[in-house]
Amino acid sequence: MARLPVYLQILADQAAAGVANISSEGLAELAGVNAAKVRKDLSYLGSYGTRGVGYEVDYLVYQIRRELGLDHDWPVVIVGAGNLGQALAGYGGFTDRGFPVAGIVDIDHDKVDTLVGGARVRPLDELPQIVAAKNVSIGVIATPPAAAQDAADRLVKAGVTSILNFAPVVLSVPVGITIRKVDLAVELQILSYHEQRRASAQGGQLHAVPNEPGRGVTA
Amino acid sequence: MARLPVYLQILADQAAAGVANISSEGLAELAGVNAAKVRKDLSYLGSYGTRGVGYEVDYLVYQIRRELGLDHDWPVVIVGAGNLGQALAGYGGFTDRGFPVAGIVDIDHDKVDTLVGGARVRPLDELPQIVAAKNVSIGVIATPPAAAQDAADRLVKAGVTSILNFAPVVLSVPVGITIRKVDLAVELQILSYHEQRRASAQGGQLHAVPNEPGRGVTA
DNA sequence: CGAACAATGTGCACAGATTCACAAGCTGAC
DNA sequence: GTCAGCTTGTGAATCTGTGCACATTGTTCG
Repeated sequence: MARLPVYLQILADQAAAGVANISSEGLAELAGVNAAKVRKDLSYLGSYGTRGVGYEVDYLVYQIRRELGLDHDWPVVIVGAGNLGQALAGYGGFTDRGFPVAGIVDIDHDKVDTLVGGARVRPLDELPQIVAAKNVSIGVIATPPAAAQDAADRLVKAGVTSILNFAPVVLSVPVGITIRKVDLAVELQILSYHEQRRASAQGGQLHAVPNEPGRGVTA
Repeated sequence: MARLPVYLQILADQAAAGVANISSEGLAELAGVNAAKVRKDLSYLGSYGTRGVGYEVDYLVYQIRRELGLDHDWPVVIVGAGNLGQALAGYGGFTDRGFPVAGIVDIDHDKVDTLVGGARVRPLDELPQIVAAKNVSIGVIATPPAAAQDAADRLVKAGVTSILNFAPVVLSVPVGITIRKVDLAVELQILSYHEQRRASAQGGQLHAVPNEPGRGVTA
């Protein structure tokens, strides 16, 4: 389930805040989802909570980490040292959460040997060596669209089995390779879709409904 | 539907390549989804294709753009000029696709007035003026987790109605505000989950199944 | 003009996810 | 020890989304 990381995030926060136990309802509230859903998700994990009390935060964190494979680090290699690649390499959030940057490569020789976020950019050709040396199984594609498929091919050939793709293209990879795509422009387009609907709804009805003052949690 | 932007992307590529008509099957192939799904999605749009021929690419692009509200630009304001904020501001993909950066603000006065991607960082206090002056309705949060809720509150107060949140926290906003969250670490955790399953599956069964050589499109 | 062909649009059935509601079980107080 | 109060875990109903199959309709060729 794609919600486990969200729970994990919240639980880690709670643990840091000194909370020892949490109920499914409390966790649901914080995650902005239904309480029954939380229980189903956690029961699927096999993790046992205690009836009448709730879940022990530390134990739950341990269980989710284990399930997600976060009991050890997963080095990642970044292909493309442009704006986005540099930001990702420099973004502390990766290393902090168990995904150290094993290396960053670029095809442009002008970028090679420049320093970004503590790592030195290596030439694209060295990708296989980096993957082999650091035992990398996750690759990140931060190249322009036109170069993304080639980057994917090279990553797969080098032995990477999971790819996070930031380029706005649909990649074709052998079966057995896991791909996730994050397209920033698509996210904005979805927002603009909502804005559009908002605008036409207001234009359509004469008596526009003002935003209610209530607060809701939106994940 | 969240698939429209993907179709749009592909259709724009096809249009640029000189393709005039496309069938639901062709589009489905390129998007890595089912053909019936494509037809359902497009029929929901009200867009009419021609039976026996397919869809006219240009017209479809126009229709989807219209539906998504992409017939005009949507200026965005970025809160947080750290690693990620700077990359986003400098990332050409935003402006190119109709989301020009109206401004970027940061609470840190040392960052104010520095140049990132052609824009000058403004102090956080000027957020309301920027939003009002450029008629911004979309905000992007690229702050550290602890500052994200404050950023959201300020954006809403300034009049922004849609927020793209890169901080790994669940934000609480008034109903009527649209939020989308992109958590890079969560994406990696989902990949590590698959890696974990892969590893335990291989360890579990003595005769590991090698990756099939076939190719599949994975979105 | 008519018939064969091609591709859309949609009714229907199915699968998966979500939510409700409740029985089962733990805790703590008297 | 028993009882009241919570909270989990899960069966059942529901809803959403997906995919198949086919009738419908436009095109093209003879």
